[in-house]
Amino acid sequence: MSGAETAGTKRTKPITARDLARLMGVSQSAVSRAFTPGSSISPELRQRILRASQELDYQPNAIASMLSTRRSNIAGIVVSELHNPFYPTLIEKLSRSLQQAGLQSLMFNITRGSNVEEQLVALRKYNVDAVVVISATVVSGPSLRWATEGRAAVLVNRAIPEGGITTVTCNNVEGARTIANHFHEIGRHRVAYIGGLPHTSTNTERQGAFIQRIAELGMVLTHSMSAGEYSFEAGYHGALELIAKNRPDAIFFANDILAMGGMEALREVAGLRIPEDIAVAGFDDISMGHWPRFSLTTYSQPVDQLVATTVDQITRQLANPDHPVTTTQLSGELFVRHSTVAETPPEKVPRTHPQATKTVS
Amino acid sequence: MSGAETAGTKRTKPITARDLARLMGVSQSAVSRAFTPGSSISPELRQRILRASQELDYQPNAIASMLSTRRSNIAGIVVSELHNPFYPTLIEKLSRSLQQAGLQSLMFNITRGSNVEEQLVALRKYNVDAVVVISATVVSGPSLRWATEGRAAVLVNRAIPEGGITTVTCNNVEGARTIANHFHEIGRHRVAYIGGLPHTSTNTERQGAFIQRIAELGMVLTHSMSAGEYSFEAGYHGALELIAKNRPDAIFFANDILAMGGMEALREVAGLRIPEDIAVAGFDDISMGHWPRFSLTTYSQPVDQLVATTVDQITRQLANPDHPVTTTQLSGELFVRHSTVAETPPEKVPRTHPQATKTVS
DNA sequence: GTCATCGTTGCATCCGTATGCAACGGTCAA
DNA sequence: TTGACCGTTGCATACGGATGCAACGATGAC
Repeated sequence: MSGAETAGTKRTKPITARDLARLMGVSQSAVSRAFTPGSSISPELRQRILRASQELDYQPNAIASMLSTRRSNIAGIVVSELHNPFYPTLIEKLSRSLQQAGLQSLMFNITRGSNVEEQLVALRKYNVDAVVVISATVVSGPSLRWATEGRAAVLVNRAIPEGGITTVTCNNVEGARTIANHFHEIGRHRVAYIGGLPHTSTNTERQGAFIQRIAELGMVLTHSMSAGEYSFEAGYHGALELIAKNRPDAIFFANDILAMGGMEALREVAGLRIPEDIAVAGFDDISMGHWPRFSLTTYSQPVDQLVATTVDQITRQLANPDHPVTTTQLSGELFVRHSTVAETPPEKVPRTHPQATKTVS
Repeated sequence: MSGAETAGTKRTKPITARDLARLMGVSQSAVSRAFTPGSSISPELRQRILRASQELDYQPNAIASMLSTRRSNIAGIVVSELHNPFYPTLIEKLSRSLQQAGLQSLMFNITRGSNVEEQLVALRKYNVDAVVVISATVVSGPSLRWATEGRAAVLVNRAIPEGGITTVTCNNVEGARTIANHFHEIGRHRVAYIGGLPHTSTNTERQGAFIQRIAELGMVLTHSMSAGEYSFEAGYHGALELIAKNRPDAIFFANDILAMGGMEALREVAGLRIPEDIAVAGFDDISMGHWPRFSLTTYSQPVDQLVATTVDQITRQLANPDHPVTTTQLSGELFVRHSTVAETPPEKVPRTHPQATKTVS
């Protein structure tokens, strides 16, 4: 590497619309209009200007347009649980989809190390047009209202009790009931539930629906507990704790990563065979669940639809300030694999996406 | 949920510095200065203004400051491989760290579905102050130069042949040699290499160094191949392909996720015992590698230091436009686990971070 | 030929903050 | 008492584009 190079920070001032206009002998407004679809300008002049822009490497300054139009074309994505593999996938698809809708994604990480308030303040300062919250955790309802006030906002995979914010989730109730039914169908009787973060809507909905359906089916709920968070380690220790108390013949974990941790503990520490001694099911259908070692029966989250609906809602809200608050629940699908049924054909890697159920309140 | 609510898009125009100034009977510049550390204003007036801002919920408009100062305080993070668990971790820490340095992260996803050129154009349009590229893939050198021209830029975990951009990587050569040494120490003789994306610096460096060290140690390289990408599935099929040709007694996978896929294939399909029949090592030290099932021997990436160095370089470049291009290589550490040594104490979950080696060219 | 109309262009101004410069009041030394 | 000097404040303008409005030329109808 040659020694004396310098980093590229010395910013050679970029060419502006005025510069271009002067060079071409037209007005600055003409340049602006050339870049604004549907504005009053002749095709010829527009072409001339666009061509010149190419040559002179001119690009409208997005910051300046933001100031003028009061539109940032930026969507803030509030995230907290990047360690759960479900989220990176979701975020990736979401940000791509937002991009196609003309919105760049500004990420706001809410983690133990970071200051929540500061993050929310930043959301407002940066004047994001839209906010997508993908965060099972700590943002309180009121803070959220304040941060999203006056802009498009969607809560994904989470609801807040206060309501008032558009929500897109998968159908946790249906999912949990489906798992319960499945346990019933494969002849299990004594079942348990292991949840993640206690006070989140995902957890309470799945837990409540599961327990209720278990009762309806006349099965025994040996235990229902919370592992504390959504992680492999939590699932691992949760399963050990559970198994120390009693021995169910099936466990429903609130999500896949918990289930995977649980499976390891059940096999390696408790010495149980899955599914012969104990059946295990999860929720999400993350790609790791397909791995041969786990081959995890699970209720899928329709990620593509979650994303599509979210972006759709954002778009509508941006187009129409009076767009009503909606609540969308999307159905997933049960994928039966080795962790509940031994004779499942191996190495099947399904990737379909089910149809939606939509409710507008 | 109550029916007729409307989404929060109707933007009530926020109060501006001028409004506040008028209300208080001071000048707009005073308000501006109250929010600018180190500017010429008396402590009393500043306090008065800050207090009033609180009450009236005034906040400086970041967009407008950007326009004035020509500083966006935004760092663009160019990402491509979110499916490799190593990256979410890295990104999370990076964005938090950048935040502490006063930079918000704007994410630019480069994936199969997205248009690279468009993304790079956006980097310039949004006037990001800094660019961090964490992408093993497809951005060509020249495009990168163009996109980062005139701003702070760092390439993380990747080098480009052309040079000219500050680079922060872990010491791939040292890591690969360390793995080779380890194989030698545990008495293996016939070893193989399985890489990920062929034409990336991480792959070529690890491969080259490994092969060379193997030769130096007088061991046999049975095979060296590329699995095509860095994924579980690629590792899985790569291992099968490899094992069909010949039977090494140790395999070095270019990263952990590949190694984990490989382990599954070796055990479940080939019926081999790990490490008795075949030892397996990876690279990165992702948390999944600690899982009992894998307990993967690996050379760690010093994530915290990668992040710290990256942010440090960014900061310096921003402070001094003539800051030279640097190349930093950070040492990781070998973690020996079950996948190479059976009698390793179980359930050890190490989380130390090694010291650095720094080279400035 | 005259005038209304339409499409196109430029002019002027605004978006909200930052900042150089001048003005102002007070302090202190001569 | 006067003048130099410093800290503080306001004024005016710049940042780069967007846009309402007026001006202008061309067209067509009467």
